[in-house]
Amino acid sequence: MSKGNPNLMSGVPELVVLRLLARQEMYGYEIARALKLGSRGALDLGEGVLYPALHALEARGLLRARSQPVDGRTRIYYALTARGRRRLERLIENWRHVSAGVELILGATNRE
Amino acid sequence: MSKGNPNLMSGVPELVVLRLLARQEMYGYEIARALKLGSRGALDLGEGVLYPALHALEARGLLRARSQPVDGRTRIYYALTARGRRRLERLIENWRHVSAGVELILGATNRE
DNA sequence: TTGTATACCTCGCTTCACAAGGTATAATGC
DNA sequence: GCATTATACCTTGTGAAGCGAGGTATACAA
Repeated sequence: MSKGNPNLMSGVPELVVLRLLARQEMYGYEIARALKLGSRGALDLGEGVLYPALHALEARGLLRARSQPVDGRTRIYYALTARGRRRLERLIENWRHVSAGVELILGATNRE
Repeated sequence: MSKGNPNLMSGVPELVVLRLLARQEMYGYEIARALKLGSRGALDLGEGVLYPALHALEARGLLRARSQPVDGRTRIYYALTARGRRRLERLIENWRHVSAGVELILGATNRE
């Protein structure tokens, strides 16, 4: 009920998508490729994750969409809004916090 | 459908719980505290996450449970099985892989 | 006797992430 | 001319997480 409590680690797709779009405007298909390449294959968002995520992000006012036909196909370019930029900062903070926590537990006082 | 395809980043609770239990046998309540302290507050699993997770892990044969009354209260101690140990290794690998991927995207070629 | 710490538990909700499938065009290969 | 691959978008259905809220019970302190 609008408690907005994010899922500890969830939201990685959102985080990385926003991060890419903070660099430059991109369209969906391009984002998918950039994500896979840029993460050396570690992050491979299927379209069933990516497109719904983009729509949700736009509906929440974190992205602005701009439709543009190219070579007969339609591309939808997305760009960060100011709110999106703030959201990204918070997500990055949260990522650092949690992943540092995980590293602490993983590294904890033993060796095998 | 038993595709067993894990959720990219999900399974952090499972990862850290198994990691703690790789060090030593612990009971639920203790795990919750150790997790919070050991991660400097970053990881704070509610009991609604922790206990069901422990039961699931036990049902999957990754943990062995041992019930022991202490001071009139009942503690249930959990320990890693061999399968649990193997599972932990895989989860750690996966964590390293994905979190490195996220870092690549976060760090990517720009500055603002 | 009221509260706090210990110690376990379950139910129900929501949000995710995902696979699978669908539409359509352009370019490439045979 | 025909099939396949790449580009580019989309939705539906499912399952599993993770989480809050709430519930039981004992011990100890105020």
